[in-house]
Amino acid sequence: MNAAAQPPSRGERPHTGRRRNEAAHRAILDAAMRLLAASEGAPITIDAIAREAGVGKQTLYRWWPSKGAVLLDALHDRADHDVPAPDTGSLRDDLRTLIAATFDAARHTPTGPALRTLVREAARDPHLTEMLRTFTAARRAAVREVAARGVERGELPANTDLDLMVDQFYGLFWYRFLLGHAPLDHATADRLTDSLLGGLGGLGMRGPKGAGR
Amino acid sequence: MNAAAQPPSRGERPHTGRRRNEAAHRAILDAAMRLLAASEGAPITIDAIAREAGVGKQTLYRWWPSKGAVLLDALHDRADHDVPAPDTGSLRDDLRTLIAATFDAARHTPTGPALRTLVREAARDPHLTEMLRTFTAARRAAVREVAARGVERGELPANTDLDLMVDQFYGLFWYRFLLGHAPLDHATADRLTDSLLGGLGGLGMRGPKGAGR
DNA sequence: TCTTGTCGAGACCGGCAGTCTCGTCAAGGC
DNA sequence: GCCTTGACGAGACTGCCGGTCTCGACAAGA
Repeated sequence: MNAAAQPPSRGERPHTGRRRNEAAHRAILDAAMRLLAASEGAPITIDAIAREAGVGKQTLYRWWPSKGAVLLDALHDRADHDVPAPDTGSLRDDLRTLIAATFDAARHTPTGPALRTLVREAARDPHLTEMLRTFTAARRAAVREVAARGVERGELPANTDLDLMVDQFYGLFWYRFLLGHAPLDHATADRLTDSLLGGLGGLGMRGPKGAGR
Repeated sequence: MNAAAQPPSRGERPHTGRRRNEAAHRAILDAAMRLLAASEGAPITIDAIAREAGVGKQTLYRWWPSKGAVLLDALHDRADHDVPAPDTGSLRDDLRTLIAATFDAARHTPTGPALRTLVREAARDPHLTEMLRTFTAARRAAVREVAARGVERGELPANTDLDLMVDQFYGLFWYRFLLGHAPLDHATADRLTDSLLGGLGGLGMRGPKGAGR
């Protein structure tokens, strides 16, 4: 993001003049994250971020090209990078862990509401749309990797449609996450895992082991 | 939508004065739909609708409360109300038909791009958000109805999580529809049906009967 | 012909993203 | 210790857009 860290960056002349105020930088990111997480649906204004950070608007535009860039940077900054890809040797365990962790992060961390707000902002900001697209692509790739290991181990047949599997997970997640009409709890994570792996026969047709969920 | 069709609507006094211009009404809806379907991602302005329809802005606001209402009305107007709920007696057939019809409508009718634009608009319009919420709820209920009939006929166990099943379908649909990173073709519809019903064992583990898809 | 209410046109307001300017202040060079 | 450089906070300003208000013209009934 901060491509302008060395403004002209031309040649060898050492930097002169007042240095960048790191405190202001942090204050902006923190303020943006605070507003992202707190604003329940309401849009976020540049002036609000600047005011919340105790900073002039120009300082903000000196280091970021647009509002969307600030918001995305704030999210990435605090983005715990939760939900790493587990590798226990069991696809079922890996997948269940991954799904449950994703659900938990959405429900119990400030990243959840922030991401919801960011998606709304992205609807009007082509720049942000593109960044969100690569973000989701990276997440899909990570899950696909886990599933591909399952195929290598023979836990899934070689002709499995991994892309469909991944999209069924993230599709359900985003659908419920954004609409909020149905829960994203552990019971759902378990049932979804079973459905995707299909080992016990899909959404119904489960033995007593999975029936109590 | 047109709650103001009889402006004051108070008492018995018959309508006097110039009557509503139906041609203008149609021109507005048509213009809105045209713009909705054509604007690839770009937002739609009220002035653009009025200009496209050859109409004053005030005429527009006389009959609709907001921009979102016009857009939604335009979509509902042309909304073929495609994708009715089939009832052939076979859950697998019904579901596959439903899913394929939904995919087709998104790909091959002007409703597709229009809906995409509408979702983007809804991100900034609470009114429209709410309307879209009830819209999706109705669609979910229709699919759930089809699945419930399958349970009654014993094609699915009684403890099946119908809500999860429905959301897996619409989740995948919206996810791919809005991101556009993967196809929504008939092959996908078939595989998704098999996965949801799980009769052949989920995404992989299918016998030769379903393997050719 | 008079009243009523719609019509197209366009001025206007308020909010917001992004730019520009200004006086101030810190870091380094001399 | 002074001077240049560039970041800083503050806020005026522009342009765009959703929505409102006003105006003269016009149509339908009384």
